[in-house]
Amino acid sequence: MVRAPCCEKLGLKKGLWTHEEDQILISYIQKHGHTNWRSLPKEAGLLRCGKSCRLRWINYLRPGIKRGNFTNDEEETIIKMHEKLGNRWSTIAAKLPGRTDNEIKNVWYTILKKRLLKPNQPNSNTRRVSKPKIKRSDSNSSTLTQSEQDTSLNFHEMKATPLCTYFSDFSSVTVSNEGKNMDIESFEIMPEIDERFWSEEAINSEESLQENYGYGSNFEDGMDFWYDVFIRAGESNELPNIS
DNA sequence: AAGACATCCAACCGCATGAAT
DNA sequence: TATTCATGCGGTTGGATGTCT
Repeated sequence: MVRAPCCEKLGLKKGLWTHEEDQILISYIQKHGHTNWRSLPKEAGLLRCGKSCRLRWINYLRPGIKRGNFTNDEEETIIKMHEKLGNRWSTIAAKLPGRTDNEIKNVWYTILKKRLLKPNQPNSNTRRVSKPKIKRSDSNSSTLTQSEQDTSLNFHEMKATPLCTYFSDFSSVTVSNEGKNMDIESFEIMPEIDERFWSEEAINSEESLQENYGYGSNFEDGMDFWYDVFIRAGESNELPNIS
């Protein structure tokens, strides 16, 4: 028996996902769900294999994904669970809402394992700070000026991540300017994102999004809106005036 | 300033497993 | 029961970016 390849090799794209591809995948799944990953890319018009689409959705695009550094608690949980379970990343990920097995695996190999080998190694909260990566393939990122990039590291980290992630990140992100941080949660204009945001009803109802969250009539509008908010907040270090 | 090296992480690959036929 | 298919998981890699010299 010859197993069928998981995807057609010819003509399919590999490598990093572009913002446009993310948009296509997100909007397709919002409309049709993901009952069949194999047929999804064809139906959505993506030159990717189903496996690649699934991975992108699971690890970066699906609602509720957390980005950014792991907290001490999260790191401790990973260490403890790894002691018990070994490399069962998906099981460990299940204990850390919003974190993916892939991310946990990366964190383990890049930080925690080293720290366990060298107990005096600082934890992730004090590890060296580097500028977040801005994907060259992300056309939106490339339009940022240097001053915009310097204005808010955390914002640009979000900028380098997909649309859906922006929204889930907003609940925890800080905007920094000249060493001062403003926790976005302190913005009164920032509606708290809860499970209603990601419910089928909400996703299928633009009115619901507008009514409950003020995100405009669609996700694009919403992203543009919050993009402006962050840029203005970063520049002025004050609460933005939302009209 | 530039090249070499190190680090990080997104994405790929192959295999295992369970469901469907 | 055998075969095929779809999905999930863990290991690995490629390349972008940061740091060092």
